[in-house]
Amino acid sequence: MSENPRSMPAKTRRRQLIKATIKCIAKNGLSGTTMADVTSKAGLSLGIVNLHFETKEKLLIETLRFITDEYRNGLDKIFFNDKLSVEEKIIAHVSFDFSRAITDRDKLAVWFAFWGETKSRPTYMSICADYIDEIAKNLTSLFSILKKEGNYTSVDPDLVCICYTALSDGLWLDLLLTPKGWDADDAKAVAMHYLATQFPNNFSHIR
Amino acid sequence: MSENPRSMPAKTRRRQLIKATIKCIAKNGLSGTTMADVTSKAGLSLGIVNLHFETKEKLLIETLRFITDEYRNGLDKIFFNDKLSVEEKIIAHVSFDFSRAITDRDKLAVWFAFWGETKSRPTYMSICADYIDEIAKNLTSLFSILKKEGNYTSVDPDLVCICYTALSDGLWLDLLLTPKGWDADDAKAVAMHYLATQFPNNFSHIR
DNA sequence: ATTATAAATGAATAACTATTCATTCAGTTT
DNA sequence: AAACTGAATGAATAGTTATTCATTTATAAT
Repeated sequence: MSENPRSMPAKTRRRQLIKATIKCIAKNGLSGTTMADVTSKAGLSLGIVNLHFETKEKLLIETLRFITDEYRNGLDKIFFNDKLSVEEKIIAHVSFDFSRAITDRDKLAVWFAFWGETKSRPTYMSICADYIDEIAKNLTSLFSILKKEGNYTSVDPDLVCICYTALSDGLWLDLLLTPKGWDADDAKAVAMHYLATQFPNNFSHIR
Repeated sequence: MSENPRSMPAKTRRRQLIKATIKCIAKNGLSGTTMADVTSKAGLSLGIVNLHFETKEKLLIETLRFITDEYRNGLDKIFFNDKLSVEEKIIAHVSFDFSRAITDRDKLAVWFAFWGETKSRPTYMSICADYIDEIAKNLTSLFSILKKEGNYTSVDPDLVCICYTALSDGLWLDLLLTPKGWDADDAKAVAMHYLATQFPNNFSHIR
C-alpha cells in the first residue's frame, strides 16, 4: 500500500495513531476506547500501538499533549507576533478560541474526556496546569496593556483573564453538549460581548 | 450490623451505592471505577449492584441523574420561592451555584466525567439536555424581569443567560482543575462581577 | 418457635481487552 | 540477487472486570 509505506518516519506513524485516538475518544469516550478500535481506525494492526507507544496509557497521554500543544502553539503565535497591536492580539486570541480547528467537536470531546479524569490522574493534571498558567500570564498582560492604553481605570486585568478563560471553557462545553442550533460563531459573539463590557471602546462593535 | 440492616428500603440502599459511586468516580475516573471499588466503598458485597441496578451502566446513569436532580431541585426551590424578589432570586441562584454542596470536588469530578462521555452516550446527553433547557428558561425569565424593573434597556436576557451559564460551568472547571489558591467564594465573586456589568444598580456592591 | 420472605453474599463464570512476541514483509545494502 | 534490517502483523496469552446464581443470613409473619 503506497498509502501506508513501512518506511514512514516514526513521528508520522505516531501522529496517525494519535489522530485515530482522537476520533475514537470522540466516538466511544475514554473508557470505551480500545486498542482494537484505535488501530483499526488507523488502518493498522493491533500490535502497532505497543510498538510505538509501549502502552495504552502512554498513547492517551501523548494524545492529550498533542491537543494541548496545538492550542498553546496557536496562541503563542499570536502573542509573539510583533505585527499585531494589543487589541488585534486579543481579537486574534478570541478568533482562535472559536476557530474551526479548536472547536472541532471531536477535539472538544477529547478535552472534556481528559478534564473529567484529571482529578484521578496527576499526569493529566500536570499537563493541563502547564499550559493554563502560561496562557493566563500572557493574556493577563495583554489586558493590562490595553487597560493602560485605553485608560480603563476600573478594569482588573487578572479578574478579566479569569473570567474570559472560564467563559470560553464554558462556551466550549455548550458547543460540545448542544450540537444543533448553535455554532462557534455564536459562541464567539458571546465572548466578545463580555470583552465589550470591559473594554467598550475597543470591542463594542466587532463582529 | 446495625449500620447496614437488611430491612433498609431499596431506595436507601440505591442511594448508598450512588454515593459510593460518586466517590469512586472522583478518585478513579469513570473508566477506573469498577464494581468491586463501588461495593467495597459502600461496605457491601460484590453482587449488590447488579441486584439493585442490574448493570454497571444503569448505576452510572442513575448517578448522573442523582447529581442533575440535586442541582435542578435546588434551583427550582429558588425560582418558585414567592418570598424572594427577582434580584434576590438571582443572587440566590449564584450562591447556590457556588455553594458547598455543588462545588464539592467529588461531585464536580462526576459532572465533568459524564460531560466527557456525553458525545458518545446519547443517554447521558439527553439527561443533560433536559435540565439545561429548563434552567435556562427560568434564568432567562428572571433576567427579563430585572431588565424591565431596572430599566436596563440595552440588556439582552438570552445572551446574559448563555453567558452566565457558560461562565459558571467554566468556573466549576477551574475549581476542579486548580485545587489550591482558589475557592468557591472567589469563583462566586467572578460570577457576580459579570452580573454587575449587566445590572450595575443591582449587583455592583454585593459580596 | 417455626416458617416464609426477601436481601445480601461472594465464588465461579463469562466476556472483554491490553500486551506479548514469533513470524511476515517491505525496503535497503552489499 | 542475496542477505540484512527494522517496521508491521495478529494469533496467542495474561490480566482484568462485569455478571450470574446457588447459598447464606436477617427480618417478618404465623
